[in-house]
Amino acid sequence: MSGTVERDYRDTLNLPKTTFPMKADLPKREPDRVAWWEERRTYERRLERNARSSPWILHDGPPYANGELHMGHFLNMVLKDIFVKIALIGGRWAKFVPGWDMHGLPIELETLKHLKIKDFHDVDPIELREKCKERALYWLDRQRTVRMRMGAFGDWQHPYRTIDPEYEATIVETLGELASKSQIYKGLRSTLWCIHDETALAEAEIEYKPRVSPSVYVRFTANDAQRKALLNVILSLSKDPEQRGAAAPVEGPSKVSILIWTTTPWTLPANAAIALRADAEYGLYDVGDEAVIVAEALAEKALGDRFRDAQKIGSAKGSALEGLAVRHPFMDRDSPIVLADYVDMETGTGAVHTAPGHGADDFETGVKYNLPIVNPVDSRGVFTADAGPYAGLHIWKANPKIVEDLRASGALWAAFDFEHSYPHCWRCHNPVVFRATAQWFIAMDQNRLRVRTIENIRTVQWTPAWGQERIAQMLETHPEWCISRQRTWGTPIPAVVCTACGESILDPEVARITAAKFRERGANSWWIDPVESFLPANFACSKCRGTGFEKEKNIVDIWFESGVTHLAVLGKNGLPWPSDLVLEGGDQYRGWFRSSIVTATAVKGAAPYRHVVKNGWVNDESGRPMSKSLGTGIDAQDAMQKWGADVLRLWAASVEFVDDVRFGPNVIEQVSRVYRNVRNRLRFMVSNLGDVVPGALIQRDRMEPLDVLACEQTDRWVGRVRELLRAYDLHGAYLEIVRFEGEDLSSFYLDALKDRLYSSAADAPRRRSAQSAIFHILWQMLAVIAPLLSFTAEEAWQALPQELRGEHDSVFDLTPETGHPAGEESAALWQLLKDLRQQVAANESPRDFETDASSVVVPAALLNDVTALGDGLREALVVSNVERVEGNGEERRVYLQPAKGSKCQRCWKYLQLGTDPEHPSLCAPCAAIVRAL
RNA sequence: GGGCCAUUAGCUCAGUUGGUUAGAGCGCAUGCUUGAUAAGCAUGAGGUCCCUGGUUCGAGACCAGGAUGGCCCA
Repeated sequence: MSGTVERDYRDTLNLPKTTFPMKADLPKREPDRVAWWEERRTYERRLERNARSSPWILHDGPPYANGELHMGHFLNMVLKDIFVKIALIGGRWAKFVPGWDMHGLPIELETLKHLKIKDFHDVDPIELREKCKERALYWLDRQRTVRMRMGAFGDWQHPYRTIDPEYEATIVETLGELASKSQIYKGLRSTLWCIHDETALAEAEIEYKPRVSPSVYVRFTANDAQRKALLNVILSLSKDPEQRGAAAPVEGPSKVSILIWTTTPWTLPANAAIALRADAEYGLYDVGDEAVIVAEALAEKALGDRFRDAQKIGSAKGSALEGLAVRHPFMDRDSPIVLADYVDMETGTGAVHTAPGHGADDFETGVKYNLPIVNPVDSRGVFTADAGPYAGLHIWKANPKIVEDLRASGALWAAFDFEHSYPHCWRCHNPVVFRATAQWFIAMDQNRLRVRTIENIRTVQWTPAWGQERIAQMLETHPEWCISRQRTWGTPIPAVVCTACGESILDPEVARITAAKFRERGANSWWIDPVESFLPANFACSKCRGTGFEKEKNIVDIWFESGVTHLAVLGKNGLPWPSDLVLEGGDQYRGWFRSSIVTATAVKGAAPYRHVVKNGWVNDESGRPMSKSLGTGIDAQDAMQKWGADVLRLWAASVEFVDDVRFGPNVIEQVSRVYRNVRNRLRFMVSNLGDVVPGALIQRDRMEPLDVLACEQTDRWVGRVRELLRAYDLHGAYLEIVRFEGEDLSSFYLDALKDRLYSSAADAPRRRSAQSAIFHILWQMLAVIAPLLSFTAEEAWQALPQELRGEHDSVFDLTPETGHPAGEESAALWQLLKDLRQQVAANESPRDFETDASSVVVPAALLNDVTALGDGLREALVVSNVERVEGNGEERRVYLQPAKGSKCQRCWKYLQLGTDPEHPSLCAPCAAIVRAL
């Protein structure tokens, strides 16, 4: 070639060309796309198109309209959106109605703080409610903007809101319906109570935190008669079981006490009994000047320093002591000995101070033994006159005082500080107490509600599977559901009180009238309108026939409000009941998953959802929970501003969302790289379709064999991914997507296609075949990834020529095609080609066509298929020549010819050059193409 | 204190019913390419499968106990 002038043939090639930028610039571009989808009503139009197919409904568990959305919200909300879009793009009528939980204490507290009001009793309830509403609407609007920014589709202009008159009416109607089924009652119960917020709380509103409490061992000393009775049992039993009940022994200690242990000295004024364990052994220990009774298993721990010198002089089972009594250390009454199976032998003395007014277990015991339910603490935590010497004191201030008094009177055995986990109000974070008060409850065991709910759990599919056990446990082992709250920002419980006899009545008819009024005027009417306007004609007290009533001032627990979303939203406006899917964080087993299925079972007798999927917690990069107070929380809006929604959406798929997941800059940096890979591969496909018009597309049956093969693998892959997604295995789908576009497309098929795409004549059938295959693959791939990478998929689709997009205005107008998925043979051939290509690339230069002589082996079984590929084999191996040598036996060798020719300056293959004197540095085909230009 | 979950390469994760030398992607190192170029291709290094016992011819997988982290409950 010496002497010939090198000519640059670059501009005679069909090199990729596109407006689709390599750099994503997501934070900048995504907001415009959100607006674009809104303007074009992309979601609504696809819904309309799908209207004739069956609905698929993901029912939104309402986030609380208070505060900014964090990455935990982001994960949950994006997952919801992904599954909605999968159904939508799969042709289902996947209407998503977002909702918000807008009543409740957190908003009320925030509003009071905002208004600088210390005591909510000082403000007019209607005024406070108006301010709360403003606050809740502000947060709804803010959160809605962020949810839309995530790229999520939904009926954003018509969300359901628990403050809507219609919704409030549903709540009250449901209460009425439950009342008509005797499923609600008012009762005196020991309830978790927040003395700071002055309201009862449900279990779901409690968080456990460490707290230091005074740990005290207190003597409950027997009087003379009591002492004799105790000694009679303990000493005679220990000497001779036969002689139980014989005459009192002459000898014995002069002072006998039962030691109790408590970490809440302030509950001592309410003590009504001492509980022992029936089957535990209790010893009488002589410590010199007195004797004390404690469980033998705990004696060493409980007696402390004095255990060494103590002498056990008798013992008895707890059951033998039932019915005996000792004196209360400072109240003028006895404390009888009772039995309870919750008495444990791990801590304390085995003798449990029992105050029925201040504990759930204690309350049960109180009812069982008919003990007085003493509740000497008011709603603010101040002792009432019933507390004797402590009346007027706040319980936390009373604690040290009671300890001092016990010490002074000699009743105190020991006292020290004790750190333990203690229930706190989840909103104000103050420690809570148990108080026996009259509250409204859902009767879980009335009409077998608990059992029926558990039965309904089995009709639901749970992901992960153990979720079923989890929620069943939640229902089995938990007490009645307290649904009344003594606050202002909520939906009233439409109960009335008879002024004559004080009876509280929750009447179904009153509820119906109230619901109608709420529907028309909202729940404020409960505070405004006279009681008569809520009563049916001739309404009389069911107990005393009185006709004078007052409205009760309780509102309903927000868990009850959100527990009826399925009644307020589903079964109307074309939405079926039950929903196909609900998807929330694992904390909702005790929350919304539970409240929903309880109300659904009570009202409809069935589960409100078909499938429950739980998502994990979002922790930081070291696996610690993100927390606002520690400053490790990350705001969803900030994260999108920084990394873009699509990268974060890809993150949601890159982690196993069912488990707890990690999030942070390093994790995102890694996902970003995967994102760039995906983006570039889409870009490559788009950039090679710039000159294609629909008429130039080639049907599959007329494509090159290699292209047919690629289309078949793609269709098979689409089927695989959709199967994974049907099982909500998003992470599995992610791995499959990344694997396919890397292993099958980028490093194999697309790489092999470059020669044909670049160096053929622009309109050569072989090139059009490649482009047609790419268009098919791109279509399928976009239809698969649009639910996940919504912004990027749309961007890629819009970068295609308008004629190619045709009527499919948006990527969300696509549907993955069933196509003609590869059968086993096709898949085997494809795999063989990939293997051969890898061998060639590994042994020879990884690029170009300059292969030296070597050979690869084709199994005889596939030889015909390989033959049928024609030039496709050479293309797949990215070499200049192949020569098939029919050998013998099971395996046939395909020899790769030595690069005999020279490098063609246009197509870079090693071929015979110079057949065209005008283009001496070109091979014959290239020369012909250049001539024709 | 109880229940449940997790623990495999620096990171995110695969590892069917126990069965060769434990895999992928990203990152890292090296090479190729400069016609996907802030891209593409190839090669390589990198592991006490949380620990300790047990069952078994054989354990990352099964059993028991423990550790660490998480969620829920008391």
